[in-house]
Amino acid sequence: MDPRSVEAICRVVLAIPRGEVTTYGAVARKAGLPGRARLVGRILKVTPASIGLPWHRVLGAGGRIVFPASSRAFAEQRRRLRAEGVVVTHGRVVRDEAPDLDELLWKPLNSGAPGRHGRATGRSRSRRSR
DNA sequence: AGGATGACAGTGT
DNA sequence: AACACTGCCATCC
Repeated sequence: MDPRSVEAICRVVLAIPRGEVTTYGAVARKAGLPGRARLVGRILKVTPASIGLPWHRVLGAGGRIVFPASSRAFAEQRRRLRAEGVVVTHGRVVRDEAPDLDELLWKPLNSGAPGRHGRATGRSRSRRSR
């Protein structure tokens, strides 16, 4: 396996801030290896824990924990994430911010009254904690 | 050598 | 939302 890829991927994973998460695909892209999500998973698997990679901050597409819900790894990842304040529900990480397009486009303009314009998605307050 | 298997993802139905 | 299919490619039989 190309050690350059390994290094690139490890660096990206190391750079994930505490309390934040990303996905295999995103890591691959940032490492300059688009389409190599599988490789990311492989690296995380074979890399010794002693290296101290924050592997738990890497999720499957859609913020899903990829391990079987009954597995040890699943429980461990969920535990670590919650320990960092990440909200996990039904094996997924709750998307904290849904920065939709119009919000991104408008925010800089009306800096006086940010957000707050009838965007009631309703989903925000329902915190089913399982 | 060739098929199966993954810590995955994107698209189509 | 759930499945099927395809792309990806390093490893392991």
